[in-house]
Amino acid sequence: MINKYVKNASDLVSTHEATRNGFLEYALRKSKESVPYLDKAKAFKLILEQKTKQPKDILKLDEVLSSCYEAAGVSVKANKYLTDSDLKDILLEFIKEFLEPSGEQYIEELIYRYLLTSGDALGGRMRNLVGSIANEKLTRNIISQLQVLNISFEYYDKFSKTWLASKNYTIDQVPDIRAIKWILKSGGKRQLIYNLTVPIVKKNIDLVILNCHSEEITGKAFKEMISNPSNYELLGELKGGVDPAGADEHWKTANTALSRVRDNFKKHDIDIPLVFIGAAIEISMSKEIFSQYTTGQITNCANLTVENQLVNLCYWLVTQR
Amino acid sequence: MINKYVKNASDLVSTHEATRNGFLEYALRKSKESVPYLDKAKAFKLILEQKTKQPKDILKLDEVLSSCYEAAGVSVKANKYLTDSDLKDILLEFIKEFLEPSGEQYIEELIYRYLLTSGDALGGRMRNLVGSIANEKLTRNIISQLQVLNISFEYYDKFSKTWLASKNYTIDQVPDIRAIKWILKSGGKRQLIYNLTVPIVKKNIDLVILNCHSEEITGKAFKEMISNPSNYELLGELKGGVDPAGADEHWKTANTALSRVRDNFKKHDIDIPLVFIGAAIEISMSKEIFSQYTTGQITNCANLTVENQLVNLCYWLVTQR
DNA sequence: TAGACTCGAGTAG
DNA sequence: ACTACTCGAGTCT
Repeated sequence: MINKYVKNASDLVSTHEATRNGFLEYALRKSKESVPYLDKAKAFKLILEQKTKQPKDILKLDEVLSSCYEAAGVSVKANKYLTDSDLKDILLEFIKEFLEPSGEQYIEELIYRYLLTSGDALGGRMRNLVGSIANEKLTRNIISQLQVLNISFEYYDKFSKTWLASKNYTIDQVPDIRAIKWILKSGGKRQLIYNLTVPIVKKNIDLVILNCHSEEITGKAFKEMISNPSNYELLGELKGGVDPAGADEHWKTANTALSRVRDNFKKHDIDIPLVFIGAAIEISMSKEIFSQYTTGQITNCANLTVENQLVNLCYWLVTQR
Repeated sequence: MINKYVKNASDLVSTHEATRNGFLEYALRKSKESVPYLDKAKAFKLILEQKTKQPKDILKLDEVLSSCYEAAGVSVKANKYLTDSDLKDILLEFIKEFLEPSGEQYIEELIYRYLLTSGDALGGRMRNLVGSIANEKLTRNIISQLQVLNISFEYYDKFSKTWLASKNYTIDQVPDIRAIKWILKSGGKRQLIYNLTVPIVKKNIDLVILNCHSEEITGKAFKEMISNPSNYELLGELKGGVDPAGADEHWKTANTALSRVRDNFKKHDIDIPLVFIGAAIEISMSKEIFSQYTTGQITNCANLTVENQLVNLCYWLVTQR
């Protein structure tokens, strides 16, 4: 019972207010993220107006053919699995079924359908963004702890692929931080890495803390380091989504992910400490999480939207042992 | 090793061809499902043209206010968590940030943004549809088995909420079938129900087979019947999605769901038979599934896109014991 | 009716 | 290249 703000299962449950805040922030952000999608649609429309006089003219527009596929309902993901011949057939069917019946309005029909597909794409992008924002929230809290405890640290910038000293840190760099390393008062080394593929489980783990440092976080030497289970201090799952309807769904996923880590480290006779941090926690799953916490299957847990729990967990992450 | 077409983990893996077929069917269906979303957008546009002269006029349009919220990026789901005041603020911000800067084009901007949100909604609808279609595929295969084996059955129509005799069955009723009941040659009763909330686990299970019949599948008597763990013959998870990228994600979910069933029946000293049926099975997860199959943690499994495996599993579902 | 189901739109290691 | 991560858009019980 390490986290003193998690005394009961119900402490973990997200409040309605937290959920509301999440959806509110989401809506505002989505409006902003829409802009490039709209710009693309408008540019696409202009090309269609200039270069086509009738639906079947789009078949000749090589430059915007992939946009036409999107209009026909093919996502970028689906596109990969279809052959050129499949795509051509879809497009022919699309022209015949939906564009030609629209008569003069075929460009409007095409653009409207393009926007439908774009909306789904935007939704996908937003989901990734929510995940990144959760990472960033955790990063800010961890760095705050390091600063408060006056522990100097280095952070790894994912673009320059270099470690920077804590004195260079500013809050606008948070999105680019892939890893953080520091040294405990006791002399122990710590290195936190996000979204690392852990060879022991052959899966990506949201949050990994190693008990050793490395200059690179790619390459052969690093690969060797992370292949040794005794170099791991802790692993964790972080779920930043706020939707209550997704809460149990994603906890089930996290639960299997954590089980895989536990089982695979156990093969090396290691009881690896695990944590779960989630923003959407409902009553029923809170009981399962708390039960795992009580029995030690997970070592710590927190609701990402409960300040005290998060701060306490970060303090512990930074200082443990 | 009940399913004679599942001899190795690799037998479970989905082929590229199956994935392609899935995405192809998906794209064609999506084009058709788009129509009502486009119609709504066009109707919305007409109202805006008739009743507004400038962006802030939309605030007075009570009839289409919820459509305006959607245009501002608020999904129906998000809407539920926001207060009227939140929504009003979002709309004001939306007008100021995105509609007013568009000048004369504010209606186009509004409709384009409405379509983006609609596209995400359509995506959600499509995901549900894929799930239903998988259910229907299973239903058709089960009924075919019953017919081939000359076992008379009754099927429960979810709208009329009544049981109909097998002689009334036609293939176009498949989408409305919630349950099927039949009697084994040995005299044993069987009743299959989809998406049943099982009191023993307090969760919905995709596929449930009981060893007893009931007149209703709601109400007190039925509730009592399904509260008795010894009335269960088998439970299963069915995953109809074809996307390889979602395969492991959804298997992790299914795995926790199956574990919950197993653990909760175990509390009543029952080793309940479990099955997993999935359309998107990748190599790594196929090994986990096959391993569970070998050790008896699951009793049967099949790839929904592999005809032999599915038929064999349905034969077994229909005739077991 | 609150709760938990459907699955793929993106992304990145 | 390949695998598996992000999470909420719907739906139904």
